[in-house]
Amino acid sequence: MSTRSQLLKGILDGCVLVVIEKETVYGYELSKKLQSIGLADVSEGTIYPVLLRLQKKGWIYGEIRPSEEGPNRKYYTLTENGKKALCDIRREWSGISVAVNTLLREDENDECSTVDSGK
Amino acid sequence: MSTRSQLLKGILDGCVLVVIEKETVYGYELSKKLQSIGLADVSEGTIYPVLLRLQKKGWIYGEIRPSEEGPNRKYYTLTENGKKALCDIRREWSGISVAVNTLLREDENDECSTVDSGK
DNA sequence: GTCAACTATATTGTTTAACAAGATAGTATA
DNA sequence: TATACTATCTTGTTAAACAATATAGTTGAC
Repeated sequence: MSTRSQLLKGILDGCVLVVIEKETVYGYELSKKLQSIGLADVSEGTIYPVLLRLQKKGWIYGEIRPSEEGPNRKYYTLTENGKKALCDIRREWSGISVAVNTLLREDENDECSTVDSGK
Repeated sequence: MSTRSQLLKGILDGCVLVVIEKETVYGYELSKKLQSIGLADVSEGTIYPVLLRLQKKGWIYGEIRPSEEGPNRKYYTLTENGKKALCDIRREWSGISVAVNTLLREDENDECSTVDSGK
């Protein structure tokens, strides 16, 4: 499993909430969107459990609407509680993000130059 | 469980490696250090499993030294592989950090003003 | 008409990580 | 001898990411 997958943990919920805050989206669309934003491997197996979890928490709610070009879609919208939760997550993230960036960036050792295509 | 705990996932390893890179430390000390830096609840139950895991991966190695004021301490040092791993983590982190910050910061809605001491 | 490809949602099972709780033990001091 | 602090380690619980798979509607090729 990639390191990225682990790094994602806990941030994914926030990312999903943000996207839904901006516009009502359905799961499949959301998955593609997050991928294009830079959260690489956020596929269906990841996104649907997240959506169900957030719904169970009462942070979003789903609404099934027919599509003219495929199976029904389930569009999600942020609830009031969801907005509050997103605020909390933003705050938590910014705290941790600052702390970690400060730590990781202290470039006493700048010898990371060994960028050898390795994957 | 706190949101913070989930946000931490996957970043902790990097933080631990960075601290060890800068100086040889022992677990108990490391735990206090991370707490003071802003990673709040990184207690012994968290730090020792992390250290064992990193050692198993060959990224750090431990060396027991007696202490004059308490039980023996196990000091950890970064290995060459550990340095490489840290570089990778730095790179991964900066990628995700940028993506998430961009997402979360688009302050169309600045209504997070409800900062009501809530914990 | 049926087959493949794409869209779309959902579930099951595996793996990994954080961390509370508690066991163990050395030192210090009251 | 009791308790407080330092220090390490382990066990068990919980949550999350995600691969794999199942299901089903639509479309177009043949």
